[in-house]
Amino acid sequence: MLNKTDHEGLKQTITESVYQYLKEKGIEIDAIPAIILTTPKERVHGHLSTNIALQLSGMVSNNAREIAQFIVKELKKSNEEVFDKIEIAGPGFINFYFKKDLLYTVLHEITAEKNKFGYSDIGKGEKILLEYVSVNPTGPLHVGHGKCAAVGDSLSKILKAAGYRVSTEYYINDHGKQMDVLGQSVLVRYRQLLGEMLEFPENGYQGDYIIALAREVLDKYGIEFKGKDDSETIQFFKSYAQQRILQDIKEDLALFGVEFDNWFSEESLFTQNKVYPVVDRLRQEGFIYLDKGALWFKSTDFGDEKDRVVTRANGEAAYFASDIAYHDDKYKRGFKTLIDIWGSDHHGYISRVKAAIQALGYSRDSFQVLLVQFVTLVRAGKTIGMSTRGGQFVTLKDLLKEVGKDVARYFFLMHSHDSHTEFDLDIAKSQSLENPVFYIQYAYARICSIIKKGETNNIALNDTGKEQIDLKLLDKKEELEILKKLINFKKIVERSAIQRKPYLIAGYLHELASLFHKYYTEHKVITRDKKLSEARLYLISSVKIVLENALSLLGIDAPEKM
RNA sequence: GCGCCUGUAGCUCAAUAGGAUAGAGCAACGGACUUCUAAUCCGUAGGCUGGGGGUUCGACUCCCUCCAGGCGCGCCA
Repeated sequence: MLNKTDHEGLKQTITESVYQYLKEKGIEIDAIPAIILTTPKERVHGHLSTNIALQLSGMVSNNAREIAQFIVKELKKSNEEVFDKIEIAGPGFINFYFKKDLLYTVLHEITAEKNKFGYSDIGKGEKILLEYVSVNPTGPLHVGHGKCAAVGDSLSKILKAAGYRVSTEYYINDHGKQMDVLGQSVLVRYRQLLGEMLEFPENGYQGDYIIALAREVLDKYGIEFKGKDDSETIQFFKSYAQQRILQDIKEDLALFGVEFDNWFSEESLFTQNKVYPVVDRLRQEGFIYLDKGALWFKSTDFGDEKDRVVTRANGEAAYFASDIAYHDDKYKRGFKTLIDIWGSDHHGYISRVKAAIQALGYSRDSFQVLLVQFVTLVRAGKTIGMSTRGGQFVTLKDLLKEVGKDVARYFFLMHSHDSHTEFDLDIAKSQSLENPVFYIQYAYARICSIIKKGETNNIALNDTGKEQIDLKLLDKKEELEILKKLINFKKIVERSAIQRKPYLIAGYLHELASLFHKYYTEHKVITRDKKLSEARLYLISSVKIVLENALSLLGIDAPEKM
């Protein structure tokens, strides 16, 4: 029996009638396809639709409409009070039309669940480790990292809302050669500031932030390191630079509203001796061989295009080795699913990590990588260059200063993460028209304004007496559209969690805001008619809650006034 | 050369696990403020979904092939 706007009951009934059909026809198949209920684009196709009969007809080679007829007959037996109409359309779609009363119940649900409306438990408490950003602490975050941060942070919120137990983590690559290069770069800048004539190392980090760090050391420690270049001095500059840069990264992320549950140091894998045992284990299981003095992992056994070095001829562990150990460690901490968010330039790295994970005995599919495509900044119609090589890039901090957190987040989240983002600074800064963030926030502010007006006119919703509101007064076309959209929210959250697509929430927000703006123009909420005003207030209060919830899944504020 | 991603309206992007008539915003044109914020709304116009084959009841979506763009192919991290 269908209950409220939850579709699980309906799916169950459909499943049963499918079995009934197969039984009567004496057909046996391995498994019936999952029942999928979609919301049709066209209103004439009902509130909900399923293509199960079409799918089945392919499998059992019977006429789809005939199957649909059987299913509908079964469904009608038990769902009379729920549906106005169940009909078969086109080649064999089954379309459901809710009774209007049922549409209204979503308002009670929203009011009761408030900021938990849209939450579900499809994740069943499964433990997921979500790792993202993980930028090397050798320089500031730039705009592209901002996109990864926005996607990761939002995804973690969405997954939590869908009932997963999510931990977020930033992996600090503080082990390899690059840290020495960093220390050396700052040291040279420091000595140059003191007037020494020194060549800047060819592979050094050239950005202005390196000079700024050198100046900082000079301010704090004076000429203490003048002319010195011993291992102790390098060590100092290395750790100083690393700590400061990491601190800046944390600050930038905090400005962006992003916080991690855990900061995981690569170095700790070595100090806790976790790297070599994993390599040994793979070796014992025959996945490692020796060639030209180096140890190679046989990733080709698992579909990678070539084998990969884990231990170099000089005995040092390659980056890949610590990464294997790191991912092994994630599983050992009890996570069932690992999601890594990487810049798309790392895509060549996926198959070797998957290979290692498989070799270690974990399921290949339990490790998922989301590749985030590049961001292009556009100003006045022209692309802004972002080469890191010359140290010329727009930092996340600069972007936040220019357009603010909410706009930056929305722009990163409004499109699919695996399509290139074109970030138009002129649109982002514009306070009107084309800026979708303001469009959405404006809808929210308008609702707040109406509610306030209602209060001054002595029309307000109090917690008691909501049952007395005459919901049947909400019979306008625009109102029914909004109700259907509200009902959809839970499904959108689930889908965006399962498919790891935060941008679905962004799209939903825009649609809901649009429906509201339309409604606002067509109908007045606060009128002389008190009953009607109350009913409409109840509706827009629900819209307000859902806007709030959706915005919070994206990490965007909902301003009461604009 | 091999591999991954992308190609949809003039521009930026959608299209819910292969579903019904491919939709939004911007830009263009024409309308709507004595009204709860016009940062809004309504209308018009705009398409051989990069090209060509295939799979099936049905393809923007899957397969093959070609074209264009991005990225990657270290005993770097």
